[in-house]
Amino acid sequence: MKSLAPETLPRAARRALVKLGADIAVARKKRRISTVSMAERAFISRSTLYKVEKGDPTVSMGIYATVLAILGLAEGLSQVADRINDALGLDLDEDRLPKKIMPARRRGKRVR
Amino acid sequence: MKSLAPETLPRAARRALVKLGADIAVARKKRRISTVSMAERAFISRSTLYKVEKGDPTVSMGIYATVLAILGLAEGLSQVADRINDALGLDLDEDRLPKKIMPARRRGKRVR
DNA sequence: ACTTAATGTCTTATATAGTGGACAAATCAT
DNA sequence: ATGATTTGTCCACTATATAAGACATTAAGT
Repeated sequence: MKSLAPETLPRAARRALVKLGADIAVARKKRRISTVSMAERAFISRSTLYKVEKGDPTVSMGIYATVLAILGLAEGLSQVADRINDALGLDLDEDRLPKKIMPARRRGKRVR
Repeated sequence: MKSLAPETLPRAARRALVKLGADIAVARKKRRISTVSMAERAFISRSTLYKVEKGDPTVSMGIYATVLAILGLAEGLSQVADRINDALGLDLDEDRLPKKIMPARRRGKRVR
């Protein structure tokens, strides 16, 4: 992630990541897996696992996903955006969604 | 992510990511946000957003989190590992969890 | 049917993520 | 209490992600 500007990361996102990292650490301990062992299984370094459990946003999604999968928590990942059918679900089914998002259509002739 | 070996990414993880990416794309369309607009809001390039919606594992978690937050789906992220309290929840509360995972304790004297 | 803008998809350059140490601090077993 | 082992944390190098741009394709509006 291009972390030149730290504030480009929304609060909600940062909070979610920190919690996720902490949860991962707890899940690992409950399964009695050491950091070294977990790092090996995920084919990553202990340093990176450390970052993951801290909720570091610069770590790749693939690594988070791998660690979660090892903990048997991959299912949760695929459900992250399942609540797309919220109040915005005005468009009944996704088949009728426009493939392209065109700019607000204006009246009259297009001037350029 | 160190993607030298593609198979280091567990199947479950890869499937979850592909679905997540697709869901993100749908959510974006439902909100009628163009890829350009979304990229701008997330302070990333369109190229990277493209990867995100493909479920590319090399993209940083921070970017995924940011996009999800923009879509109002950050909550889902923090709930990913909430089911830690599954069958393994033998250790009632996490306070009693060992801080360090020691190797299988053996009987008798430690020989080295 | 045309036009215009959006999206799919690569490629290349440069910013940065991931690793391999190293050391201190903390926890557990005895 | 002590010794062994794990974990916390930082740093510098190299592998790689991200941005920028280019081109083709496709959807939408008129």
